[in-house]
Amino acid sequence: MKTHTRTYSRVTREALTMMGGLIRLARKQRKMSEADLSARIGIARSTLQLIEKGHPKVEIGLVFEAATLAGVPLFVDEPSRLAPEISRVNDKLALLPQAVRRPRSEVKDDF
Amino acid sequence: MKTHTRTYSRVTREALTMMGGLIRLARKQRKMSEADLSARIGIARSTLQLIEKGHPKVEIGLVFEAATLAGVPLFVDEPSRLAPEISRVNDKLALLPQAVRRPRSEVKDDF
DNA sequence: CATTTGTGACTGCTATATCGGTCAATTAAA
DNA sequence: TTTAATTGACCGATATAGCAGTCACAAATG
Repeated sequence: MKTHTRTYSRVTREALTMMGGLIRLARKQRKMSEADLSARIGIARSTLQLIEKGHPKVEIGLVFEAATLAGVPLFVDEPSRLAPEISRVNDKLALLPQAVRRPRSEVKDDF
Repeated sequence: MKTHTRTYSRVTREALTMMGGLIRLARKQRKMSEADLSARIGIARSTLQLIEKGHPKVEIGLVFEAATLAGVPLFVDEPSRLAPEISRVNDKLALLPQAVRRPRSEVKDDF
């Protein structure tokens, strides 16, 4: 074994807690049990529990599905607004050089 | 093998594409190469590539780390604003009954 | 009250995500 | 143009996430 212990930044941990809490809140507001929602998503109840706890090692796809089916909006209020936003990002990306060079010798990462 | 083919809703797929695109955009704007960012996160470059493509089967913790280190804000503009938001969610959760009963026989999920 | 349902916390098995590496093609800089 | 770096696309090995199941306890109903 490699004892692959990974660390996550505070922002990440808090964002995960937030995400899980929002899903749990939305689920309860819609009066769904853990079994209900997990079945609807097509995952085990134990996995949903990890999601609501904000566990970092869960497929992001499952978390987003949980959020979606629980009614937590992702990025935008209306689901239909997502496609245009993606286009905007792609447009911006197209303006940048395909390959990036010479990262600034010092990059600030202050958390 | 179980041929465990999972499907994801359109909203989830688009949200993942969005997330990945934002990370890629932010990375380039900061003139970081894939190698730079992945090293900073502590993951393989191949994994970062999956993240930027919006692949669903990636640890959400890694995606959030990538977003954080690339400079993509999660949920809020300032990182410091996250803790209070979490408290708000917890407060709301405390007001609800611990266990939920009788899910409405029909729950709408229209995507 | 009794009964039914939801939740929390485990556990072993198995499919698989991640790693670390390679190679070719592109692209930016000198 | 030449050169060095970035990117895209692979692949085998292995640590592990998710599943399915169980059990005890909590807590809503009637």
